[in-house]
Amino acid sequence: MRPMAPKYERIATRLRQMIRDGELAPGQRLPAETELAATFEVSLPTFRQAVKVLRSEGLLEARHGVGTFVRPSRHRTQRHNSRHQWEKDRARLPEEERRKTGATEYDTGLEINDLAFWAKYTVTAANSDLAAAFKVPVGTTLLQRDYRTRKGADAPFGLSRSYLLYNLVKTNPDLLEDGREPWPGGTQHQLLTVGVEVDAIIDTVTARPPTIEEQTELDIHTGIAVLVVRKTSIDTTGRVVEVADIIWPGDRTELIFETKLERWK
Amino acid sequence: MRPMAPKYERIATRLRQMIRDGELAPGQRLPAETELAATFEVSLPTFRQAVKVLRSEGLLEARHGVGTFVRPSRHRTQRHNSRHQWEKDRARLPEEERRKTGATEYDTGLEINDLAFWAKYTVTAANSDLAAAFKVPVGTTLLQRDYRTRKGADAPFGLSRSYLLYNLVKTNPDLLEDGREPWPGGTQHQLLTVGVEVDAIIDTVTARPPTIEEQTELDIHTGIAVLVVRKTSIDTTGRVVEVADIIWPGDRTELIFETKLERWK
DNA sequence: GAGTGGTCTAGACCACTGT
DNA sequence: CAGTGGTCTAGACCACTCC
Repeated sequence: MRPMAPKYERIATRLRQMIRDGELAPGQRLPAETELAATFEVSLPTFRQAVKVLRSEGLLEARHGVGTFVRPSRHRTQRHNSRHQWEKDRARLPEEERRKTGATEYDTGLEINDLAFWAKYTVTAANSDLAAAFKVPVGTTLLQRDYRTRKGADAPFGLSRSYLLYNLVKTNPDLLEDGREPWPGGTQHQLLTVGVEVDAIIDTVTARPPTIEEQTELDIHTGIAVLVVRKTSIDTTGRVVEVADIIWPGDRTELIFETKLERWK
Repeated sequence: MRPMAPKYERIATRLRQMIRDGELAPGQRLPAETELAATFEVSLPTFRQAVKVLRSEGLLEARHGVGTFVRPSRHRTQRHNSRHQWEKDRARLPEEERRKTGATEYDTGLEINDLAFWAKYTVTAANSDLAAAFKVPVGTTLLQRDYRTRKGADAPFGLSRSYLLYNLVKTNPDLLEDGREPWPGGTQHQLLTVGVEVDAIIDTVTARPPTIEEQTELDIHTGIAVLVVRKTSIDTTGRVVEVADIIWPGDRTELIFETKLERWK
């Protein structure tokens, strides 16, 4: 005979069903935990354990001092890989054109004036991971650039950390100052100023639970996953010219990759 | 003054540091919870709460009746989008060639005989989500195909559910029987038998916590995220010919997308 | 059978939010 | 201030794994 599922699982299953059937509507507040614990005839900690399960599945959201709510499905930011070509094309436009719009606006459809931007540059040495990504010796000098873009006081759309080869970009001193960000035309234009044409971009996607820092920065709760993208840019000579690690909140982001196939015959 | 972090957070922070510093090595077993609770001078439930935090971050793994272990970083299966072109090319090879290898071997490097395969076909009607994906009316008849591929008794690499337009594939009755799986040459060859050439594939990637079913099927523990890929295949006439939803364990999978850019001048 | 983690209880007190 | 969820305790019993 099959062993009985634990009480908190059974309660979670019932709540899950009520949410999926629309019996509990998105945004709706649940009765107080003490009350529901009594309804389901379990102790308060046991009922809270059931709630925890559904929170980690992203179905419920608890607000301290207010109540527990059915989580409305959230608006997703889309990021399409055609963006890479768009960024490349933009890099050769006249400055006034480049100044008009940035990559985040392209992703979100928001106006450039709605967005707050923050950038910080640091000089660092390649660890083994980055050395392998750039195919250079460990300890090679890199320019590390951290970015945050957010709408007003909202949490940022994603956390971005980009690396460039210091020896490559130092020929244009403007590229070493974070005060010049946001740079009209973005990284591809920055690379163009030192004679680099990007030929291909490789995005490597994984998912994992967020670290504590990422939870606070992105304003996500425990149990929501993050998408981790390592973007590697390769120039026309086959050299790796940029490596960027980008963290997106998994519940608010949709990455879209289109692959065109060669025609038959 | 900054409010004090809760006890379980402070313990989690200390354990996290010990793991990152290598003081607790990957794979190492921790002392019993009762013992550690005494060491940290907290009650057992409080200490267990700290352990729960680190489990949801993927740093610890508890085995019932055995102990709690530092989670070793796991081997990742890579899936490259060049696979789509490879699958298309394979569809036109002679049958003996097609029979030699499948898509999973391409991803994992394993031999076809190491792999167990399972497929199940069902006829269903399009819900609003699928109807939108196919750009057909709600209720349109679809062929739903579920797949599992695993190595021996291990958990499957991913869960895959694919949909085809029933009216499109019914002209070849072989395509309606799951007994014919694994089909040499895969979906692209199946589509070729009804005169379809796939022109582009769109992969949409998101991440979320796994459902209970996915946890048991993929043998992943609470707190490990899953990568959700919706793969949409479009033929040379612009029609959507296949929609597939694929679930990968986030800690064992790496999706790689290469985007070639047009050359300047 | 010994030792481990998993479930469950009863109850106290704290921290946060809105009125 | 009332009502909510968050933290913490002490202790009982169960389920699993391994010797």
